[in-house]
Amino acid sequence: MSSLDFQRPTTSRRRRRVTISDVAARLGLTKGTVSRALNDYPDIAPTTRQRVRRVARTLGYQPLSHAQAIKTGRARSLGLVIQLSEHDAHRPFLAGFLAGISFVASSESWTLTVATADSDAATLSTMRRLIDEHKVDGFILPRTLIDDPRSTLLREQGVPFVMFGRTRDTTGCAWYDVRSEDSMADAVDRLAALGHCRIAFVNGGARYQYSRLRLDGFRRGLARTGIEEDPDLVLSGALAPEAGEVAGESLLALPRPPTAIVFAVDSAALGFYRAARRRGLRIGRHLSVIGYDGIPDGSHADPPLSTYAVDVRKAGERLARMLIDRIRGAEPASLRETVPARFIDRGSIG
Amino acid sequence: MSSLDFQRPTTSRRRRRVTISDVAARLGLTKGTVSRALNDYPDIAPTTRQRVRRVARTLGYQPLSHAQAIKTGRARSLGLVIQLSEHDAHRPFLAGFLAGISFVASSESWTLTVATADSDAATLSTMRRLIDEHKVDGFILPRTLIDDPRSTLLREQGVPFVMFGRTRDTTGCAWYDVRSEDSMADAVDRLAALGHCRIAFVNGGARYQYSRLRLDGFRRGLARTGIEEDPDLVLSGALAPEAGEVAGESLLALPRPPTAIVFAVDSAALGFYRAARRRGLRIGRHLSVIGYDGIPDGSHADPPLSTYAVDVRKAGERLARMLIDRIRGAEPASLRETVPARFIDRGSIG
DNA sequence: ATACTTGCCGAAACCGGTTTCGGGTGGAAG
DNA sequence: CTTCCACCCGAAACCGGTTTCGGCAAGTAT
Repeated sequence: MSSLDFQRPTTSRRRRRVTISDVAARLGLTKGTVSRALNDYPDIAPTTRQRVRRVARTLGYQPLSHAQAIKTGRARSLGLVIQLSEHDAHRPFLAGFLAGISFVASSESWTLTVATADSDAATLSTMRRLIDEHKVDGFILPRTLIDDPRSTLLREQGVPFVMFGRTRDTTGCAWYDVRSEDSMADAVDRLAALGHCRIAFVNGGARYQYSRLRLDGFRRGLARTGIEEDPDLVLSGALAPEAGEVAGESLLALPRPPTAIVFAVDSAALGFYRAARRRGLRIGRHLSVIGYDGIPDGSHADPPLSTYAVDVRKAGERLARMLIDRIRGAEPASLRETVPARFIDRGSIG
Repeated sequence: MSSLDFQRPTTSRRRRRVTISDVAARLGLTKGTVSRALNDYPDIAPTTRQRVRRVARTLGYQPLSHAQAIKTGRARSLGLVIQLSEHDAHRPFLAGFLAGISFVASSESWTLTVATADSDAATLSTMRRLIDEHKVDGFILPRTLIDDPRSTLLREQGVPFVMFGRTRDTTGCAWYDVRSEDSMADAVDRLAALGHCRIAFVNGGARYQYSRLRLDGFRRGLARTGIEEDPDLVLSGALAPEAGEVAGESLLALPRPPTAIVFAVDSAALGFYRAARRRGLRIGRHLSVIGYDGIPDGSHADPPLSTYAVDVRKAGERLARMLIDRIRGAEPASLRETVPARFIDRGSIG
């Protein structure tokens, strides 16, 4: 014979699940009625609904998500496609972020389906696959771009989604974001208060919406402290330590180098430490540095990096919550939330 | 009326999936026959099987996993429950590991379901939930313990699993592991070759199988280079930078401190850098340090940390491959694989 | 008292697959 | 020329849910 590979895996005596029919039989009702009762159909008597609920609970009945999905298309699963660039400054966030999502998903008996991709195109095709296999009911989109093809795809497919970060075209978008622009402005305030007047800014990737916002924030800070912007002191494209190091080098090589640098991304700031060390500059004394993100490594650097910490675990929790609401029919416009980051002074400014 | 929350989300004109009935109709067969043909039942004529295959392919038919799951119990999904301790030295691995798993899962049209937990008990109950909701077909178990309750649970439930790391009781276990014990022995060799004879060892967490193996490896290295073991020079329990720092302090405070230290875990080694710096010791000159894991931060330290790198992405790929095979019925004993780590000399030894 | 609603539930179809069972066909054996 | 047996496939049940439809009983309007 040609093949045997459909053989069953080692099945043990797993006790049978309690099905909707079990509940129905126990109540002397039909499964259709039980289903409608549990799903809050209006044509069920309130007292019946109560009885059904109670028996279902005592029997420990939990509908099987695939069985529901086959008819409803709902899989009770949240989708997350993470795009891994070569040097991703955001990996440290991953664990906490997943923990947040997983935590609220579990509490509602939902699950989290994750996939990875290594390019924009791969991300989109992966999402498409998850959609038409009905594997997920919606997506959490991390790291939003100014113009994000993911939201375009999902909008036209009619698939719910929530974004971690804002974007340009907000139609139909729900989001959660940290107001990093405020932090950048605050950073300038603090540095100016310490007497700095040549303050540089090293931004992150140009395609990300947050970069635009952070630059705005930096400028707002300059404006309100009365410092004029010097174009030589504003760089961008630094996400990884290497890029931060390079950016720092060029700043230090200026005829009139800055006395303080604001980095839009912690890991770029940490890369800069190397450049400073090479020149014998002592950060926190000769030079003030302030970052953003709050990655753990920052606290292990020498000196520990002052930064604005974002609570990614909470972000994950809120986003999962919002996505579930969205899937259940909530309006996107009602699901928009921003929170401030928390400043942590560890001694890299002075 | 009492409730409206079962309203449908914004559905757009999503083109209808091609179902098994479409394929059957196109061929003039019944869906039962098509199903059997695609699943390699022996009672289908070879020519028919061919025809079915071809039409299915041209029509782009892909069975819906929930629809299958309802009858077969297979969800076409791999489960991964990650346990986040307070200071988890292994977070840097997460992204690459997920990428590896996701990559091969996608290639077989499987998906990855991840959940997080913050304790052993929570891990087990999360796994139990995923099992009896039929959300996953098997598990990848990261960070194996010497005595691992997860394998016990899965064994008695008859759920397939593969382990990243070995364990004590190997019955029914499939695994992929990096032979870190060999690396530890190799580290001793290298240090001895450089003239060191007081070599310390700072191990990781006691409950992990790898700690046991790495200690064995360290001792094997000592034995074959003819160095006698000094109990004062062997510590353990250092997973995070803080613990590495503390361990390093106590080693440096010894009457006859070591001239070289082997760390079982990179992040502990990085913590030790602080202790050395505080005492004015220059690593790579006064003191040799060698780590294990190959975390990215190691290359940004000063001096960059010499270490043994493990390819976690590949680990993820292999484990996913093995788990899928296991779920399809392969014997666990046939799925066991170990690979060596790769030494990277970055200059922290001399 | 009759007709018309309304409230509530049973019956049955349905979703997209898998699996069991039984029967028709053709070739080999008797 | 039967008989038997592979070989193949159709028919139908089934998995565990959801949803539509129709009808019965009680209440309300006429």
